Amino acid sequence: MPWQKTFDSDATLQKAMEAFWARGYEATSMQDLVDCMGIGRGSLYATFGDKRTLFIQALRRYDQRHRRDWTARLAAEASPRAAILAVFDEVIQGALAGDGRKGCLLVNTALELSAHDEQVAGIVSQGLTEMEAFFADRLVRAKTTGEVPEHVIPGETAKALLALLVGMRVFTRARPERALLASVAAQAQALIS
Amino acid sequence: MPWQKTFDSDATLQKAMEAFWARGYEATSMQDLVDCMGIGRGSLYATFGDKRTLFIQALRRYDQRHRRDWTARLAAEASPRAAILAVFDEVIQGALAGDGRKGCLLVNTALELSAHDEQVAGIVSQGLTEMEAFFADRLVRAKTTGEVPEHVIPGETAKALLALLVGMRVFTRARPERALLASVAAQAQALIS
DNA sequence: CCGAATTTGGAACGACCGTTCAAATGAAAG
DNA sequence: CTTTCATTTGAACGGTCGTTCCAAATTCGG
Repeated sequence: MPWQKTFDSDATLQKAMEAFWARGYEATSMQDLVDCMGIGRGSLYATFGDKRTLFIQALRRYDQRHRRDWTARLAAEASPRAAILAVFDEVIQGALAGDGRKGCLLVNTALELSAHDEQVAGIVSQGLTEMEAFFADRLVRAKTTGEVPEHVIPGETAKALLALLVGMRVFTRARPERALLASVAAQAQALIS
Repeated sequence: MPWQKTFDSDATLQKAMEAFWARGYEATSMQDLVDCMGIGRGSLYATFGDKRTLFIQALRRYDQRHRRDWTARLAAEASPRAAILAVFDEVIQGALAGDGRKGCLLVNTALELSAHDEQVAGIVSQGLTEMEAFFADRLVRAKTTGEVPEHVIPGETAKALLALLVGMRVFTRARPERALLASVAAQAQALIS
């Protein structure tokens, strides 16, 4: 029998994801990826396929770790209303942290590739849609407990919250100012009060 | 004396702007630009400098035509409150039109280049800041005429409106659905009512 | 140990990247 | 009509792109 892979393909994909996250798809070269992933070109192609395939895997990984897992944790930890507010608080904290300028890979990708790559557009669109569904679901539950006033229409408010969140993600890259981000978060809170 | 330029450098820059707008900076090659601008490579470099310099001129042109001129027209045509609502209405109309999937070059650029190019970041940041100032200024005037309720804080609400607008610009590329965009616009209206 | 099987790192490929440059072009001054 | 010279054109440059391929390396069943 031959041997097993010597590198941890999961950790390696993580490195690729971080590179795409920081620099975008087009601006990240295969040489950049070879350097930062720490494996040879041959291993890279054998394990992950070509650049686009690798990117899609990295994007899926991001979606899992930084969207599904994240919202699942918030939903488990906090009350419906608090989970929504925590989304905005944690985005602010991340944006003002040292490595926060990267924003959100899903949003970055929405603008760079969605118009020209159907498969990528599908992943991005579904991620955004499920984020909207998270907001809507939390709002429905919060209304039953009285945490959110009756006049709030979950479907409508969820869309507005998503727009505010996406806007904050753009500001994180273009104008990472605490006052700006905090004001947006405050308006999100006002929207559900 | 030698001759004058034979091509209209203004119309040519417009073509370059459209190419960058549709495909982004990295994905648009000099060959693409030569093809769509309709001039030779030498003329291109002699007139506009290198790729980055050309992009900055295209970005400045976009900022002038699709942000300054646009908001100036709205401010002249409509009442303060109506001008704000018109911003959102016109973005929706543009997003659902045939060539609407391009979104906004300033927002696209914010994510692609702001983190890695200071000069570009400055143009983007100033454009967003002046858009926020437009909202804030309209809100101040609208409050004096009673078009907008007293409890609205112009500085805070302007930031939220900007976030909603930027969010819509992202949706235009990733999820160009009338219902989604209309809901966001409706929440913008609710924010100033 | 050995040989089979598979990964590995790096050399090599053609294509395209952004950029430069020199020769051809043609309107205007004399 | 000749001279002049900036504009124009497209060929050409070195470098880097994404990708392929192969010889060397390595581990595990025999």
